[in-house]
Amino acid sequence: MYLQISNVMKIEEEIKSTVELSLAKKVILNLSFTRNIVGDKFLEILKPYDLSGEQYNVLRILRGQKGKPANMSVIQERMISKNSNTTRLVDKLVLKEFVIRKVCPSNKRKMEITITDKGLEILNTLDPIIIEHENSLASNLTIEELEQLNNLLEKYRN
Amino acid sequence: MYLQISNVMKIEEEIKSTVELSLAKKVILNLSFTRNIVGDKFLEILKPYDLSGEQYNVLRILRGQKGKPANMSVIQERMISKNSNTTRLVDKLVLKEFVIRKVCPSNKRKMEITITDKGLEILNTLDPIIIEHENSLASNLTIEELEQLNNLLEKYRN
DNA sequence: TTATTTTATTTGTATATACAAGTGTTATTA
DNA sequence: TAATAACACTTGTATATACAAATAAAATAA
Repeated sequence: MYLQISNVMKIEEEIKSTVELSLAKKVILNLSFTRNIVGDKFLEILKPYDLSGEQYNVLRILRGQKGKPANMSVIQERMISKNSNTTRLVDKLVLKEFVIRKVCPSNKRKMEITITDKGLEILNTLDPIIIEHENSLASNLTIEELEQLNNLLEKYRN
Repeated sequence: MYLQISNVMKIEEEIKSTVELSLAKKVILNLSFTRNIVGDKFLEILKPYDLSGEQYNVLRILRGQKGKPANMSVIQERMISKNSNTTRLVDKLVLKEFVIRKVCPSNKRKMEITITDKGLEILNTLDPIIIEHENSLASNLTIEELEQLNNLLEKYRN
């Protein structure tokens, strides 16, 4: 049996805080800091494929439509960051030929966005790499802890 | 005794996911989504004071120096987002007269950044509002749950 | 039917972020 | 001591984000 010395770095060390932090503050700092670590790694993965994080997410949303087109407001409400500019984000995806955009015939105000085969292809290429990234982080916790973390995050923000 | 019906919204509902998500994926989505909720509210608080989130953080770092100036690399390493452009961020704070910046006499490569009284003042004004925001979110969890959340986030990212 | 309101999306503009390249200063070494 | 490397920070440039205003179509009301 070994004496396990924890090498987990506390948030105060990470940001080299010189002042005492309240529990409430620590949660927010931990949340932001952890998200940044995860997000930076994610961006690194996407970089060679010339996709931003939200572009990738939009492609994933469109794949989830299983062939059905999605309009701009549907994409918007399913995005993780609600503030990004969906029009310009989709512009980029159109330029890269990962999606097509056409005016909805039954309601000309709406746009119909559909993922192309090229878009599906890049997602297929990325799938195993992203899953590996997700699982590698998840492997730091047990199944129970992952569930607990999800529950705590959900409860916290509500 | 009441039957408590949970009104906590799961991440799948929040992003209206149409596909089954792995536990590992859910954690990442929950993390990003929760951070965005918290961050958006935080920005809303700062908005009337014409401060961005990282500008506020830099002021907080400088206050933590207790009068001692901090150079750019010290600020950088204590920031939550390591990628922002510290020079331009400090530029803004100098313009607003919340900090002063001067060349370090003993090493002309370095800059000495010090918070001004005006900077300390705005932090004092913001303190109770920020604490209220932090505590209001924290109140969704018990002390034990907050500690658990911190531990899980720390363990997860390491 | 025309006017008004609502809905869906786009555009403009200012600021922020990402990241590579550049500048000036100090430290090292041949 | 001159050349080179390392350090600390700044600048350039492209892209992303925030948010208000504009546009165009559809729904509703007068």
